[in-house]
Amino acid sequence: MARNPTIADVAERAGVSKGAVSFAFNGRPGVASATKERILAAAAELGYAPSYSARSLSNRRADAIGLVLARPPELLRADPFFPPFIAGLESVLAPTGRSLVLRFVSAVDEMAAYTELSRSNRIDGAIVADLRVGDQRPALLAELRVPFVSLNRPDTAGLGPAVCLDDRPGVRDAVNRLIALGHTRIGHIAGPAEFLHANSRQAEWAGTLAAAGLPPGPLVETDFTAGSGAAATERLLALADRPTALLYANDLMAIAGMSVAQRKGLRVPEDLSVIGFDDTEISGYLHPALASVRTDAYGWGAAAGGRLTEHIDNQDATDLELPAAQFVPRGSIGRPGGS
Amino acid sequence: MARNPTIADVAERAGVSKGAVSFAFNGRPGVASATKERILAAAAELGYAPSYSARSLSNRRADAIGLVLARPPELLRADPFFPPFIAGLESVLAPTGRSLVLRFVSAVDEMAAYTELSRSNRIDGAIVADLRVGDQRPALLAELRVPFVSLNRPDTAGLGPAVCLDDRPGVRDAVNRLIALGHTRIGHIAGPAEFLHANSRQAEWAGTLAAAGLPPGPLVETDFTAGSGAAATERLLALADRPTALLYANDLMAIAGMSVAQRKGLRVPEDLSVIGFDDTEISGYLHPALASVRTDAYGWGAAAGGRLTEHIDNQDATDLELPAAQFVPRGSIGRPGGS
DNA sequence: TTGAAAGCGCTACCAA
DNA sequence: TTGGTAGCGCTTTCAA
Repeated sequence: MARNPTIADVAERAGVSKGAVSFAFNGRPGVASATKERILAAAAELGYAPSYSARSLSNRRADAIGLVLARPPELLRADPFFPPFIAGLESVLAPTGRSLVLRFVSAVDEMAAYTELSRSNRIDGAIVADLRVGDQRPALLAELRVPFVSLNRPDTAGLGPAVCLDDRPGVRDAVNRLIALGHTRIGHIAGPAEFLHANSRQAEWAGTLAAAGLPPGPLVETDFTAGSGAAATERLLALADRPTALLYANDLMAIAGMSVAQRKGLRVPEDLSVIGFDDTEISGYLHPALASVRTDAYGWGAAAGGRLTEHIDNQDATDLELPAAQFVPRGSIGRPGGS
Repeated sequence: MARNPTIADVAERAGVSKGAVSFAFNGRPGVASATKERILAAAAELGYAPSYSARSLSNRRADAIGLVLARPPELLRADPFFPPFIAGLESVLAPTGRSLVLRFVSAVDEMAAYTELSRSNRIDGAIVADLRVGDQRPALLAELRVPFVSLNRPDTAGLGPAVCLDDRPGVRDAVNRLIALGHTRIGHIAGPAEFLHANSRQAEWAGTLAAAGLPPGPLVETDFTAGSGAAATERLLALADRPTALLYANDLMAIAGMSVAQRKGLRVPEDLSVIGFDDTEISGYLHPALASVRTDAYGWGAAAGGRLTEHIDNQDATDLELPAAQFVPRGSIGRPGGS
């Protein structure tokens, strides 16, 4: 494999020193503009780009950030959050020459993965997503001295800036809309209680019911998969006093639940109103269209990437608050009984 | 930031030379096993891991592979292929210490992104996905001397190994099943003609109809989005002699199409049979459940990652053929007229 | 404004 | 089997 040209080749061709080439490429003062042009021209002719590893060895900067995901593959298959989140991240990283180091691991290997990435100097910052109750990752990263941002605030000490997108207003509006339509038995198909985001949605559902003076509806905890959403729906629809509306912790389960109801001969929304969460691409195209709660995953990714690079560069570690999640009403909700 | 321990720290603590530590960490012969243990113990105590950039500068290996995706964010939001594909890739890369460098770009910047990754020595191999008609990427990567694998074979010269998953048997079985059920007007909602995979599905649909002596059904080309699938469906259902069955190039459009039909008062499958492609997680949980064609994206990712690392390490550049895509029959298909 | 040279932490070669 | 050492390609300091 013919070696790529090095800084020395460019320097020779332009008739300057290696230092000058380096300065030219990093936009630093001390190079006459004519010289700089000559250098850049020589580099272009040679097809030169600075070697990433040499630069980061010298720099002590990896120009990369880490994201470790502990999701089982079957959830990944249908996950509407991470692809646009990662695309948003990349949209701010790539222009600055940074890249994202992704790791998919099982939950038990999560801490080890962050540790390994840090010790091998592979990343100079990290993103903590899917916060759990009592999450140890913020403390670990602080100990490793890896700057990080978390998606929303951990329930443990805030050791790094949080980039927050409040999902509660969307959930509250959703539940209130159901209440306004006349529903009094509003169930919730929740995500795993270990996750803060699943907890937050559940708490907001319960709180909104309580604020309206309604009894808490039935609740089932799931693992976020379509199958568990379908099973949970079966269970709630078999109750003697079955709910007339169901709020799901994601669209995947909501879609599965809607089908379960339809298969039982129930009409949506006349016999059962359904609301999801995520506002997946497909939701608006279902029959009936699925009401949902929308979070801007792409924007969240871009914001997290931006705040993280600022944190790395300037130590700016203040939290960032994004526009809250929004309820998107659609045909899957209506008055109980369809009146 | 307190610097991570270096190889010199470990050597000093273990009372050996840096060379010995390096050998111990790379599992190379020439280190007595007692010495090796002492070295590894010292490293563990110090929390040492080899510096990635120093190693790859010395090695001339990036220990990373590149994947450049030219997908618009709105397609990424609902894409059922790349998340599991990437997870499959990582599953074989991570254990060998390699990582994946992802880039999301617009189609015009695709070549530039590969060039930049190669010139900066950031990757030692690449993956070419979403092959297009007359794709220039294989030639570019060959010129850059970057080993690569393509997903399926390009229509241009085969300059690198292809990891192939034939989608035709799945499509053929799907169409033949419709024919066996008595359908004679079978339409196709195709993906963009620039993509080889979209072409392949379309050609197989047409070929299977022809082989059965049936006239080609109506065809609409889309951009793979739910919206375009819905619009295409509207168009075909408005035809005087409307098709009784529709084969879609992905599940996203198939789901949207199914809803369009239902909204028009058509019953699925009695009035319209529907088949998708991808076998998304949600498809089996719809009402009716969506028949589809399944490709193992996770397995494809793992195979592509495996073949690419072999190609990088051993120059093994032979093609790899994976199990073909499989038709998954479900409730969305039936006899025309519902008899 | 420019050039020379000393690292960055590792690998790999050569002697011992 | 071990230790010493010369790079890898870049950044950055210091002299000129």
